[in-house]
Amino acid sequence: MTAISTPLPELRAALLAWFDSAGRDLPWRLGTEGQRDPYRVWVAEILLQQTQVARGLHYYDRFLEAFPTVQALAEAPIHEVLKAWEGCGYYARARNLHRAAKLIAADGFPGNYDGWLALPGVGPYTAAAVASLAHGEARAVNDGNVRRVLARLYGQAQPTDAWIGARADALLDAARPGAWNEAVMDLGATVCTPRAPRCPECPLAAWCAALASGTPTAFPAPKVRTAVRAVEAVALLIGDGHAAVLERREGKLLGGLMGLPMLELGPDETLQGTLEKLCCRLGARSGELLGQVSHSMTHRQITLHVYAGTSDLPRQIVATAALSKLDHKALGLLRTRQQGLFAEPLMQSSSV
DNA sequence: AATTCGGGGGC
DNA sequence: GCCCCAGAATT
Repeated sequence: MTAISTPLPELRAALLAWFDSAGRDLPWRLGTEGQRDPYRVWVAEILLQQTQVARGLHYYDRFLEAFPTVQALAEAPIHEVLKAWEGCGYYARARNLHRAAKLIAADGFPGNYDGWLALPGVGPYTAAAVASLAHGEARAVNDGNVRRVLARLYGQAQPTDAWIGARADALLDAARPGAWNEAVMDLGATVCTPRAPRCPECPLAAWCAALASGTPTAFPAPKVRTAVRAVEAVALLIGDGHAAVLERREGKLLGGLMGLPMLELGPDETLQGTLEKLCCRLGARSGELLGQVSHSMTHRQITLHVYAGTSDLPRQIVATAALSKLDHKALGLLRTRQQGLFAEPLMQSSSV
């Protein structure tokens, strides 16, 4: 399919006029257009990766209060950075943000797209966003909003990343690159939404091939997603809601966070066998089953069997540790028991 | 080019 | 229950 004849100057003017009157007022949009504070823009862009704005707002204020400057962030211990990020997900973002802050504290802020791209945690999207918003560089962003807006504008159901990138580059208003990027993303977030787009309010409606087709939500086609794996694991709760034995998680999954000692069931392994392996590793003894919690994490559905345990291992204060939602659910199991909410406290899961 | 990495919003 | 979210790193 082809786009409806699009005179670029008119289309750009229409979207920018809409943005100037209807654009969102967001806390990282302080300062002069094209000359925003790089620290504030950078933190926001990392925080908003795969995270909706409404959710990011809460974390943004907390994070900037805890780390007002890049120097403060660079000097903070990693566990404090992760604590500020707790519950936000994709924790590699926080680890990379901290690593990059140390580089910036030593060498200063990058001044252009290539410089930003070289930092850990900064990819093509974030580099283009910061370069355009903080340095006024003419770089088009390519995120989920841009993808949807352009797929619809041009009636392309299966746009590749390169195809979107080329269209975004061609459309970019080089006179106001920062405003243009924000305008496309605002349009995607508030008007050209995935499920129920508000086409009558859209400043680009006259040029939109998807609207003309009669089924705008058919563009772009849904992405194929990898299957969700069902996973079973056991955990030991040694202590109470105030202080408990916690381990630092290594590896990619929840890496850097603290959590209850936990072990996933291998293929053909039993609950009891896995529990014994876990106790053996810790030098701990297992007690009664406190219950199960279920937790879904996009690509896996976890059922965690939580046992009380005893050992001489040192306990840590729960409230000051950065924990995943899964661990908070496991600890919540203990609270519901103490409050006597369940006569037979075996299940806490919402769905099972 | 595919997978992996959290957690929740909105329908 | 499904699709998505101001993506990046790894394989």
